Amino acid sequence: MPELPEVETTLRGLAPHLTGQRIVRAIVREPRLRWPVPVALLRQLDGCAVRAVTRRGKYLLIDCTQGWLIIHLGMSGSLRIFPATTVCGKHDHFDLVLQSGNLMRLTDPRRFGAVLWQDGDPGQHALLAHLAPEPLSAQFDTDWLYTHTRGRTASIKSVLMDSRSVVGVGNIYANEALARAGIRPGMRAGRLSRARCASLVDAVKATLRDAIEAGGSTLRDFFGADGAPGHFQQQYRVYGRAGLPCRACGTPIKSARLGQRSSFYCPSCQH
DNA sequence: CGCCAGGCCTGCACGC
DNA sequence: TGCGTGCAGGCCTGGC
Repeated sequence: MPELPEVETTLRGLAPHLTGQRIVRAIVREPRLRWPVPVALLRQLDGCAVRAVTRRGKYLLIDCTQGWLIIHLGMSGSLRIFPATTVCGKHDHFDLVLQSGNLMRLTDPRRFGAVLWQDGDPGQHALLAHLAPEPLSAQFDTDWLYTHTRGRTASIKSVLMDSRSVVGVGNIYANEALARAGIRPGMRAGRLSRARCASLVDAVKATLRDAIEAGGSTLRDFFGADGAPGHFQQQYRVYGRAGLPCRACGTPIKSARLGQRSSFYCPSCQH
């Protein structure tokens, strides 16, 4: 589910409820997520104040004064705010009970998500230390992508989805950004001209901005922190549209497997 | 029943 | 020898 726009939507929904709040208690019901939840370490959350909520790639970072809570939503995770009395369901693995009378709840059927703890700078965590620039930052620009792709024989789509190239771009938004830039997913990254790198950088930024604006994509189980679904899926150019007409030229959208992932493109608009 | 799904880490075989 | 690369497997549940 969650790529950068969904994580950003979650962040924006959570921040007003968390910032400045005191944590009454952290409850771990199921520690078996992508990595074991460090239950003992999380006890120090009790009584902590949340100073800020930020994001790095698809990781949500909660500054809890004593340290940082790092949360990843995996494929099927979502974080929502509920009244503290809300009954919990089968896949509700983690709660932060807040002094406001609310709680922040992690629900994740597939359990590919993660709840981690980091003393000090979360950027030093092994999972975050080698991440590429943020796609919406000035560091992700034509120079970066052009330099980064020289000599690469891998497909541009797999490069876009590699967090050492740029963070936050998963299968949906890689397909969508390539469609927007008129580039085929299977194009060898090293063969992209500087001009095409420039348009791809623009396309990645524009796609992510539009998706954030739409509250992300809700295919099945993504909901923002307030429970509202996203609606960016209504604007998809290619993702999940195999056989349907290209919105620009009417040619049927093609699908192909690339690096174990479904890829979609317009054979007429993308080269 | 088998296959598919928005993530991402690890490890392997291959070719240059 | 070493690297980049693609691929398989693993972690899971649920929907079609």
